[in-house]
Amino acid sequence: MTPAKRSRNKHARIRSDHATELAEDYVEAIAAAIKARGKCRAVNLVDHFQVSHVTVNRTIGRLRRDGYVVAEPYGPIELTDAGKHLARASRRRHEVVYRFLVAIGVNASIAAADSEGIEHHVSPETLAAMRAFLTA
Amino acid sequence: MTPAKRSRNKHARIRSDHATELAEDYVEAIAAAIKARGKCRAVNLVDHFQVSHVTVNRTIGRLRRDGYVVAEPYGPIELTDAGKHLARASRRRHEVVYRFLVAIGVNASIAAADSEGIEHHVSPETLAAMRAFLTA
DNA sequence: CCGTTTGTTTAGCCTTGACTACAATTGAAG
DNA sequence: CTTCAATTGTAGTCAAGGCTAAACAAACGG
Repeated sequence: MTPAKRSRNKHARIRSDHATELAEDYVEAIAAAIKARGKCRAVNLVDHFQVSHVTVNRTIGRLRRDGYVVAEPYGPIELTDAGKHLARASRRRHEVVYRFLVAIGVNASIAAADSEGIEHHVSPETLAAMRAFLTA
Repeated sequence: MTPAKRSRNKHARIRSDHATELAEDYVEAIAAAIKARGKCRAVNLVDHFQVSHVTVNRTIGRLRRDGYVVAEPYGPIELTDAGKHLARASRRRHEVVYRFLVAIGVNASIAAADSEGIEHHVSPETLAAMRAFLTA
């Protein structure tokens, strides 16, 4: 089958992938900041994502609304159990994609950049194929 | 922040990838419809992307504004030279990603779905690595 | 040639994710 | 203990990409 031939829900899946990918990137970055510095402040995310502090603030608000983070006003940002779970899953998938790209000969810094975008669109089946390739 | 500085940051690159990926998907689909039926009507894109006809109409308006398509009111949708060029580049990249996923053992229908999301985040370097893998 | 069906456009609304400008809070230095 | 710089929060704006409802155009079947 050619890529041009599409199933019914394919594009709908991509749209829903987009809706969750920012959340995944954020919880992953929050978990990394907590691991590195003991806690995560909004300013760390401003540096990481290179967006304004207002954008970070509003995004954190959505994550709080959706049950991924807990944060008191002017306080540090913490992850709920759901947030920790999502962060862990996202980080693992991210690492597989990164190591896979390196394994097929992509330069490390390019692999780091591409894996950021690719990881959110990799199905469990494709991730399994990448894992199999790495362990072969 | 300057656009030049932005483009050096990987998250900024992902955001700009998102801005162009709908355009790429649309011109690719328009080119496919023209090849298959001789012309492309809005209703073909409604079927293809599974969105409302209004969304298609507004997206086509953006593509027209950005110089990718030409369309008379109530007439068929045609591609400009820029649109044809983008469609061709997008289709080629899409095919490489699709065939690459199949080559590493991903089921054809899953590869078709995943390649839709992945293709927009694959840098020229990573695409070259996929091509090299396919010809090896 | 008239009406119905099919296809397209317009009007208006929503959420996300971005921004600037300004207000408020915190914490650290003096 | 007060002031000041850094940080965080609030108000208001914008474009993209979704939606429904309803008007408008074109193409047929009778």
